Formats: sequence, structure tokens, C-alpha cells
Amino acid sequence: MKTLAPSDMLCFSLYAAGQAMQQAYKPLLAPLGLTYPQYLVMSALWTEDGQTVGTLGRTLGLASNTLTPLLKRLEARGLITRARVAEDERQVRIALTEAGHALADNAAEIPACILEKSALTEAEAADLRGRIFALRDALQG
Amino acid sequence: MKTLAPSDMLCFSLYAAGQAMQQAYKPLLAPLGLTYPQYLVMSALWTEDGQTVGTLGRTLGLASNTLTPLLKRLEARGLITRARVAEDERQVRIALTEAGHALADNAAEIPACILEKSALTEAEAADLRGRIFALRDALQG
DNA sequence: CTATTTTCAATCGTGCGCGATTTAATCGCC
DNA sequence: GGCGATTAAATCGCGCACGATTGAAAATAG
Repeated sequence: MKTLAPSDMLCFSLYAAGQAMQQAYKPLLAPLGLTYPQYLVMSALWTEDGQTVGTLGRTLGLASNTLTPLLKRLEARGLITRARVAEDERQVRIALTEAGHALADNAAEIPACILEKSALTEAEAADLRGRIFALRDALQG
Repeated sequence: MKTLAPSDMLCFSLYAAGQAMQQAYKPLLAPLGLTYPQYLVMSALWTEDGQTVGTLGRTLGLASNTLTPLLKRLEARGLITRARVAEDERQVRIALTEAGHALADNAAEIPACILEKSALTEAEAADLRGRIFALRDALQG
């Protein structure tokens, strides 16, 4: 059994494309002062404000050991607030500040820019996205 | 313009699938004592031994600031050697030790295991790999 | 109603990724 | 041959990811 070269590995294609994607986002996120994982968190909050750390983690596939420091940085920037939930003091609710909410406007053009860089049509991108999510589901199922 | 939820983003599918892939590899790599990036480096060396740090970096899309510490760990484990190239003392050649070469046998079944976990046929996996590499190329082109 | 178990977030340590800089060797040009 | 420019690797610092543990709050069992 010959060992596969990275260029023949499905896993490496994901690894390399994921990094290329982060590089593609970098110049678009730099004006917002966000890293790529921070942008994902903000996107989740723009979609649904007031999520708990646990809900955010389930959405993004991240645990508190990753999210807590990241959220503290967003809080330090004044983009979010972190507060214990009254009904269940174990949970921490993340809420957008006015500045955090306003940042969505500055990020509005990013998806179109990325789609353009990807050289895919909207339909092709949606199809590929579906296949990749299916792969993720199969891998962790 | 409404902001996209992570689940509607092509970038997030890559991000999430990449992490799921690493998780899928983890139990297979644990017996070898390798992390996933270390496995990619070893795979590159199993494919072509004696590469320089720069060549490895170009193959994997990693710079010396990532590779140097990783390679030092592999060297400390006795899997590789690091030596300056005589004709050009700026370069460092990475060579497999006997142990490093032998480790390929223990890793021989990994690609088949991953393919099985992915729930794809070989042809489907190859097609998806091609599309994802094409996306990477478009993003960094 | 107390005791055990479970759940949620935070903390700690390790290993990537990468921007920026440094050091050293080689190349190009004169 | 000498010298500035380029190239290769290493170093430094920061921000993720994640396994493991901790501490506190809530749910459950007895």
C-alpha cells in the first residue's frame, strides 16, 4: 500500500482551501478589526442576537475553551456584552452592543466579495457547500 | 442586505468540515503519536524524502514559522533529521530516519478508514477533492 | 430535603498558523 | 573582489482549537 501524497488527499484539500479562504477574508476583515473566527461569531450573533455561549458553540462547533477568550476580546472591543442568565446562572448570554450591531453594515458586502473571489456561481457555491456540509456530517455522525 | 448565517456560508462549510476531518483523524493518528499537521508533513516525506523546509512549505502551504517548530518535534521523536544543505547552507534538508520510514506501514490503512468515515465512494471523493482544490486555486489565484 | 449527578462556563497547557522581524548565506551587478 | 539586494530558515508574539480539569449552579435521586 503506497502512502498518499497530500495533493491526493481529500482531507488536505479541505485543509488547504480552508486556509486559502481565511487568507481571502483577511483583507476584507482587516478594516473591521475582526479575525476570521471572530467574524463567524459576529455572523452568528447578527443572525440571532442574545445567544448563550453554549448555543454559539453548538452553531459553530466550538467549545467554551475556545469561545470564552474570543468573546472576551470582542467584549473588550465593545462589540458585545457578556452577562449571566438570570433564570440559569450557569449560562452566559452574549448580546450585541450598538457598535456590534452597526458593524454588520460594514460587513454587508463581504459575502459577495468572497463569492467573486471563489470564481463560482451562486448555484455552484450552494451545491459545493451542501456537499461539504454532508461530508462534515458523515465524518462526525 | 441581510447578513448570512454561518450555515449558509461556503467558508463555514470548509471551516467545519476541516475540523471534523481533524477529529476523524485523531483516533487513527493517536497510536502513531502524530498530530494532524505532523501527519501531513510525514505524508509529504513518505511521498518524497529529503525535501527542504521550503519545498515542504510550498507543498503544504506552510511557512517556516509553522514548520520549524513542528519539524523540531518530529526530530525530537526520532522520526526525521534536519541538516543544512552543503551546496546552499541557507536551506535545511529533512530526511526520514528508519523509524520515520517504518511509521508509514502503521499509517497504511488510514486513507481507507477516512474514506469509509466520509461515506463517499472513491470517485465521489476524488470529484469533491478536485472541486475543493479548484476553489483553493481560485481564492489564492 | 439532602445527596449525587449533570450541565455550563471558565481555566490551563500544548500545538498549530501566521504577520513581522532577524540572521545568515547566496546572488547580481559593477 | 566587493557590496547591496535577495533568499532561506529561525525567532517572536498573538490568536485560535482542543483535551483535561475546575467550580458553581441546576436537575435528579433517594
